Amino acid sequence: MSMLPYDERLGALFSTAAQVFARKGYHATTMRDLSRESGMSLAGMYHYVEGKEDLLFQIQQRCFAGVLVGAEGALAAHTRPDERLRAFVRHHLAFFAAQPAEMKVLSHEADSLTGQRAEEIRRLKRRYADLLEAVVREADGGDPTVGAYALFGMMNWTYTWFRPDGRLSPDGLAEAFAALFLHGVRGDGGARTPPARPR
Amino acid sequence: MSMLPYDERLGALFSTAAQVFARKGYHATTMRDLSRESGMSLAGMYHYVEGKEDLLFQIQQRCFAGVLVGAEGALAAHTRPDERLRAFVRHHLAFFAAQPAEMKVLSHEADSLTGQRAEEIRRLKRRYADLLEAVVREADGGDPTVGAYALFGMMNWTYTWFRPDGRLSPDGLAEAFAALFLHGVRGDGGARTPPARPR
DNA sequence: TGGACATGCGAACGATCGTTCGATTCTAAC
DNA sequence: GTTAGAATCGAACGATCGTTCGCATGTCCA
Repeated sequence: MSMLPYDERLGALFSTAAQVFARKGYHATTMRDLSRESGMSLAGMYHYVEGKEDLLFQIQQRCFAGVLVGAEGALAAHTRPDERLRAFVRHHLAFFAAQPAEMKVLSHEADSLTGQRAEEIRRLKRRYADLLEAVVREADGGDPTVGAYALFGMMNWTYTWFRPDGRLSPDGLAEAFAALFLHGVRGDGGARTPPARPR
Repeated sequence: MSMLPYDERLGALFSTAAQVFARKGYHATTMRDLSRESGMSLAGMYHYVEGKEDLLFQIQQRCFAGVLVGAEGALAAHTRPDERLRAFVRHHLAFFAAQPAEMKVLSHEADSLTGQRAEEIRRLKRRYADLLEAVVREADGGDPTVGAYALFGMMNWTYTWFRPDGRLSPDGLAEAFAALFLHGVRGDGGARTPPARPR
């Protein structure tokens, strides 16, 4: 008995659901939407997940777990504080580019879960925020909480305007953000952008 | 039983709706929720607004119009580029503190409108974004679009973590964001750490 | 062969949604 | 006093929601 079909179908359902949640929003998405776009029947989806909220939960849990271990791995490769900060930002935006739907759902539907499921996601979020806060603290700036959330704001807001296939790459945006954070707009970090014309 | 004038009842309905939309999200809010929390009857609300989406539209339109003219006024009081940028950030966060529900709805429910109503709000948003982008361009940093959206990200993300009555005031946060943007975390303009990718 | 069990789906269930209907009350001008 | 119109609301409408039911399949071991 091969479990592959089951896992593949489940993964495909997660993927489809993430896309639709990202496009229409969780509450505006119906199980019939997911049925139509996944190719599964309405009742058939309930063999794979407990229900609509369970679907959102599992998408968020998987994505958060992935971005968390990825960030820890990215940090482990560097020791210098500013390099560790750059690595975190680079990884976060790379993850956004690789799994845009899941990351948008993570950012935008943070308050759509209830009860115990919301609690568990909140724990993962706390761990991830603490991770960046520690990195910011090493970088020795002002208030690490303010700094960390300023960075999260820059990065998580990108889903409203940034397109990875445009003029600027995710890595380029990451360098711009990290440079902005470390040295400000007029700092030396803006290597990717042409210097401003003096007047 | 004193009856309030039409405009006051309408304003109260907008205010209540903004609070509930901010707390539960637009699609998760029912007209019966608004009826209960506003004290008006379910049918009675339809004498003041065309429907649920019209309610969201008018909340967003009023709020955007207010923050736009407020920002233009705040900018007019300054001439130095960095002071104009500080003024914009200070005003935006002050507006967030004064009308948290409306501003959260503006930030979080940007894609919940459809058709012509979505179009009009999108026009206002574009004007507001262009305003900050011009200010960033004056401040003479890197890519003005990236810089403006980095600032919008920092500022609009605050509704997920910042509480105006906490240890740090909105004005204090504004100064921190503006300083971060202009000079980086260490406030040194980037003199200490080498660039990410020297060439 | 037979039966236990996972997998699948059309159809329907009860609940709840945004909105409207029908009727009543209030206000103000004549 | 009459009446037109604004304001109000209980009740109900049709639609749609998340979920479940009943019943077919397919699969694998006894």
